[in-house]
Amino acid sequence: MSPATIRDVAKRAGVGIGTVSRVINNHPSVSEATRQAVELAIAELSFSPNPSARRLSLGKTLSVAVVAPFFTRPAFIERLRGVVTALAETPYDVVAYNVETPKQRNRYLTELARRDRCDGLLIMALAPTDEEAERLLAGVPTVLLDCYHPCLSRVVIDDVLGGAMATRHLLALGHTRIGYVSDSPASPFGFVASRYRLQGLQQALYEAGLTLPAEYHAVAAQHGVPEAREAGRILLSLPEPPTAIFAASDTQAIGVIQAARERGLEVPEDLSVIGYDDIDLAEFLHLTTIHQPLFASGVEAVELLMDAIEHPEMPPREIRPYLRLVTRQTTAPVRTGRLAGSAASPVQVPSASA
Amino acid sequence: MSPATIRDVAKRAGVGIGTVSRVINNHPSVSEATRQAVELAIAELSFSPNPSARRLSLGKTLSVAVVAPFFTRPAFIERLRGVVTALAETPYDVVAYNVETPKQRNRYLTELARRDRCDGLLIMALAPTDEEAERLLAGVPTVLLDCYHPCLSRVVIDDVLGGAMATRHLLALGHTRIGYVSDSPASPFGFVASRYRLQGLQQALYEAGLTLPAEYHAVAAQHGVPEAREAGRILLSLPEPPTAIFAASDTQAIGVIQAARERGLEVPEDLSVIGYDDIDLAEFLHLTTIHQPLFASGVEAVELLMDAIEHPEMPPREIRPYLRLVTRQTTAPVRTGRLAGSAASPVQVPSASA
DNA sequence: CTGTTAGCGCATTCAC
DNA sequence: GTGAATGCGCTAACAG
Repeated sequence: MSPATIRDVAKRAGVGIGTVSRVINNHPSVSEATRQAVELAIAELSFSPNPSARRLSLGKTLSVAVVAPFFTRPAFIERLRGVVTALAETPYDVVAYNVETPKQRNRYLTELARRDRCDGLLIMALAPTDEEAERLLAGVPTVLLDCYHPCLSRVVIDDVLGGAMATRHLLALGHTRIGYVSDSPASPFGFVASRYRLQGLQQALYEAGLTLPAEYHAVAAQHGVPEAREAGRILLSLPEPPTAIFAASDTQAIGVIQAARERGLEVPEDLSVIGYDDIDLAEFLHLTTIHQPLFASGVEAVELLMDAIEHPEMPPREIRPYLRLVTRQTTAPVRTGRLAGSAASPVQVPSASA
Repeated sequence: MSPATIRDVAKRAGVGIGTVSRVINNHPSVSEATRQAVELAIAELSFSPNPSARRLSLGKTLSVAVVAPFFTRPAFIERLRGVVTALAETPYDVVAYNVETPKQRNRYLTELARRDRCDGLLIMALAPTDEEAERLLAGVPTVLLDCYHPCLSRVVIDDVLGGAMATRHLLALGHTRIGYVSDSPASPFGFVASRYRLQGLQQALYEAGLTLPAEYHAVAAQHGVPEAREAGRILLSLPEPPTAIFAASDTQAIGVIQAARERGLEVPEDLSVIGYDDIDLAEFLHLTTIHQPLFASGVEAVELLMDAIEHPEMPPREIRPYLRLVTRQTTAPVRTGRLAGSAASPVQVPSASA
């Protein structure tokens, strides 16, 4: 037995379908008496307007598309949580498009750029090309989260600043031999965060009269603990290894710490390590890191999007969430003649089993 | 400029709209010549059928709703990944409904039980009541993932068995004083896994001629590391504390390990700890646990759902993913006069900072 | 093979 | 205030 239609309700309430439509949409010009009659009929038939019909009639999809490589990094999940939570407060359905391959990325970024597919588009961690941005701009209100294009509204942190903040912390601790571990600056999806963080590192180094030797930048084959461990090994087996390592993400910092332990190095006594993101695990592992408001940035992206939907002609806006250095127990003053001053307890990270 | 419609294409190609519809839907009875003409027009206008109109006309929503408390536990995310990946292979959109409050739970479970809302419904970790199940059964093809109702198709592990497996492992190591840490058996969402796991524990104990003393079951106020740590403290401060603790989830096992370290107890030398789920973190922490195929179970749930959509009259089916004991380094033979035999290296979990 | 027509269920004009 | 008519864009059934 299929659901009741607006016509069934009209017949039962003894009114026209126009009237039923009016009470559904809280239109003011309906007498109290008929409104009650209609509402009774609605309740009796447990009627609920057919969303597909509404969408077609309204010319709106009542949904926003969220496209992202959701499951590649813990930080994405936390941002997504903010997005979904904020969207639940709106009348829009959340349609999720997970991208795991470049092909999917390209497909979604072009196919979803139409008003008849969604009322708004939220793109996470996938910077559009100029061509894509143009199509998006002409097609559907769009907000970028954790990525950047000058023509589109976005919520994106200042990764150059973050990289500099991490580096300055290490410099302040007296470190001058600072290494950098990151994934490839040329990822298939166009992730650029690690490149900007590197820029920040170099900038801070420059301000201190230092430079980053080429061999101090180890590129992991891919984002993940084991790959970062390998990169860490390379850095630590240098003739003159760094005394501190900045990892482009917390996940990679963990790999670096494992590499240190393999060589019998204590963190932070023998090696300082700083990460980036402040994922849940970071607190648990007492990892010094750059905190960014993940959940909140998802919420803000939704606010930007609602704005863009309501005022389609507004110029793009940018929100830059604040970054914060979180000093925990994986960084310490560089070891000189005597032992490091602060008595941070040794950090315990399980060594790799493989 | 709004997107082209089927009528625009028809005019441009010099055919009727019926013909255009036929080529769109790969209907066989179209001559090659006209097909090509139509396809040309489609390309020139970059036409794409309006999904809302299609849905209304077809009487299908072309989407499946996924309702779950997505972000409460790491294991859910991994299952979700399987669900989304499998759904990407189908013609259905994925509409996500996150539940964070009982009110949301109730609302979604009733509102989504209609054919005009979705073509299929996937419910994760939220066992429906009998009343809800009935409505679901009458309303829309539904599959349960990680929860149970006899009237609905489901993918659900045998938690009683899993609890027994964990317990038998500890028994085999010679432990007889076995504690249990879990969250409340009466969660607001109706999570029942920890209750079944407890049943399995009791059953295995019974088979060994033992019983679980009431004080050996510590209930955490809520699911999370700190709460489980508190529960662990209670167990370990007993006059005769357990020599092994079974935690209802890996997350909780971590809390227990922290509690042990606080008291200066070595894991596994002084205390064996076993978890449940085998989340990513478990391998990293060398946690002995009960593995369940999280990703695969999401995929299987989707297969069940596609089946249910295609064959609405089929009786409910059940898939029980296999469980597997993963022995790592947090369990060891019970300490007797001499030291434990196996030379597992001590497990290193950071102690709580707070 | 192909053009035309009749809905799909609702919102939104219009007249009344 | 309210009922009836028109159209949203498409699919499917029907004639030709």
